[in-house]
Amino acid sequence: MSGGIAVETLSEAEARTELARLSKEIARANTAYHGEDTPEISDADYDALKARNAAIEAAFPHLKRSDSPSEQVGASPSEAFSKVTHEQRMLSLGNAFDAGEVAEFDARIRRYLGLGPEAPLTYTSEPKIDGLSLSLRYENGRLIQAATRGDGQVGENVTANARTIDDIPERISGAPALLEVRGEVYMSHADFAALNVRQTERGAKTFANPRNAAAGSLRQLDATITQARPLRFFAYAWGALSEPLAETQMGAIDRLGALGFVTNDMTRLCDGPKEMLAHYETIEQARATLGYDIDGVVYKVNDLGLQARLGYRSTTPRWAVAHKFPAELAWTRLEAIDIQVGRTGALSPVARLAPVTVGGVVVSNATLHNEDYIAGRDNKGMEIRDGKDIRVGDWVQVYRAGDVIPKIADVDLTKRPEGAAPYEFPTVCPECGSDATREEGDAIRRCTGGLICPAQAVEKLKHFVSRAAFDIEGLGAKQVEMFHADDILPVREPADIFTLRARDAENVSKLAKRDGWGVTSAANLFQAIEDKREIEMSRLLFALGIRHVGEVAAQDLAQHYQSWEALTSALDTARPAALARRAADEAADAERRAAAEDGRRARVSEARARAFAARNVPDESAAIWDDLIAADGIGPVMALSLSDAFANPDERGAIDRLVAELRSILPPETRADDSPVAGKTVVFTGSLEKMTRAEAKARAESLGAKVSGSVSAKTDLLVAGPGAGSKAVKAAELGIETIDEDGWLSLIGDA
DNA sequence: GTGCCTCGAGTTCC
DNA sequence: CTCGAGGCAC
Repeated sequence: MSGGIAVETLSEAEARTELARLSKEIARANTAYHGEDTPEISDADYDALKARNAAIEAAFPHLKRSDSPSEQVGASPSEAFSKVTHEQRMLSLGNAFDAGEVAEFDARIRRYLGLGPEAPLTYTSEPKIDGLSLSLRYENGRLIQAATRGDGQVGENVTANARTIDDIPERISGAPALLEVRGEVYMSHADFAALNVRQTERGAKTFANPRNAAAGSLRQLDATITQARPLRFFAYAWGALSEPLAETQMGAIDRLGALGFVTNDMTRLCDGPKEMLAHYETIEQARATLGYDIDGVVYKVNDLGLQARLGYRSTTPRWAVAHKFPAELAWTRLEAIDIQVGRTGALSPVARLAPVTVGGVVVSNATLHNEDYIAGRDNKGMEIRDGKDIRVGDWVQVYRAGDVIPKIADVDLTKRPEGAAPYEFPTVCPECGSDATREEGDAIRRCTGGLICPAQAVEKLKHFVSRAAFDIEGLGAKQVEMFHADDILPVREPADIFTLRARDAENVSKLAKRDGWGVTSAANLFQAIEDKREIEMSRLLFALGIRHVGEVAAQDLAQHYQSWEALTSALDTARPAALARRAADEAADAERRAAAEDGRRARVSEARARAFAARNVPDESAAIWDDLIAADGIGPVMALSLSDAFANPDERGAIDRLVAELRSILPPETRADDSPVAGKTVVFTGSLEKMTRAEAKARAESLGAKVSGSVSAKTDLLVAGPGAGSKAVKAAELGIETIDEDGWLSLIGDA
């Protein structure tokens, strides 16, 4: 439907007619896609329509219509809203599930700040709204942008839709010149019920719960639909600011209220865990009468100065926690257990359930984790579910962990059908028939088929094109499966992606002629692939899907070696040492076992040394291996996994074929060192008076410094408080710069 | 050797 | 989002 005549040969009149037709079709597809009806066309067809529209507009710019689909808020279902990078990350919260964990939260904060158990410490306590987080950016009192949370770093621009929400003011006065207000968009129970009545009357799909209704409404391409939906907004936090809002959390919330935002009237100040738990009870009891969904209570350290000192862990602030309500439970029947095979060959059991509503969502699948989990044991062999195993036909109790992932909490043995047998976990891969084995001490059984296994091959390819890896537009999971199964234009390994265009050109059955594809969509895909012949080294490394080498490890490795050649030659040289290391590990294990058997003390290090020496590793190889495992974040397990992948002829062949297709592998960007301590190795010694040790370390690391515990030749700076002993002496001997706590604070500009 | 903390991998539903 | 496991500090 999208193909039509080649754009270059269109007459002006034809182009005009075609643009009108496309505009209409796309508008109809938009309405259909976004909830008013069931989708009528596939995403690929939709993208093809948009692509053709864009191509014609490019060829005849003067014919572009005022209602051109390319001008509308959304571009396509997959890239409907433009991306917005949050100036301040939008983080999630850590969780607490009982009184003990709340007390632990308080204790952790006191420890970190160096406060005794009796020192006064105030928290705010407020209901946790079950909606969607939104960040509103105000400049000089005007709303200029609204963005969803997304992955925390990058969200979606939903400004036009946010402007239709009554609780969100267009203008505010008396605010800082720059103010990002954060809060939750939600729908009340009453509005949700009324909306579903209207949906039913119109024969449209109803929403499963208020949260989904709010999410669906906010993500409308057509802001007039959002306007018709009764969305509300509670403000409870902030992002980037040109000046502080207040000195306390409570003060800031009051300030937001004064600026015209709706804040939650159940927010209270509490003097410690006891009062926090009491307020939790109050909120839990009010839950049914609030008129909107909440899923817990949030506690935050009230003093903003202390919040700043506490700072953040990788994904959560240290100064706040969400105390979640107990998860909703539901009983249903387990109809079957299926096995999925992941990219590393992991066999993952999935429960197929008789559909049941849990927490407002119909659940029909649940994860069963692994073999032991089904049998009723955890990874340490301890009983879970009182040791009850799970059998097909059982009545099982389902909950959604973190309100998302369905899991099985319990089994009703009284309802177990007669003759139900314990589940027998397969020992061969259900996809390829290879042996599926379990390493000692490992919880997961893995298919040994490697790339012979079609499931592993496809999953590996999906990983290769995924967002954090090659991120090829128009080549998602679905397309990868299609190409992998294709006999005419097969993609069986990463290099095949890059030869796709050339092979297509030589083929009679062109991609552009296929169902769901058109000239432009095929051309767009080929272009997207061409664009990725230039790729960052860390992405390439991550994309290979080597076990234990994730996004972060790939970045660490790129940082360490700087170039692809340096990395590969290091791995090649280090191979003998890697093999010797494995032999030593195995010898150590064997010795431990043998010793346990005949009840003597194990002589592990000797066995280890003997096995290593027997390998006669060249000095150069050993040196490179040592350098590899000394790299930041890289240990022997990762190093061995890497070494294996690059030494395996099949895998290495695929890697080399891929690299040959690439134009350039970009070295990592050297981190901008805008702080005076970036890249320096710092040691703290003696007592610190204005901050605790943990705090000093976290602060230094956030400025790009590496904090070490002992002084060595690698140390750049020693921060010595009163009572500094041997470390200060050693630093003096080595001629290392030494400063005191105040010197450190003024150095980093925190005086 | 032990105990954090972070990373990797797998998963559900829309 | 959660669990298991690797890395690293103590």
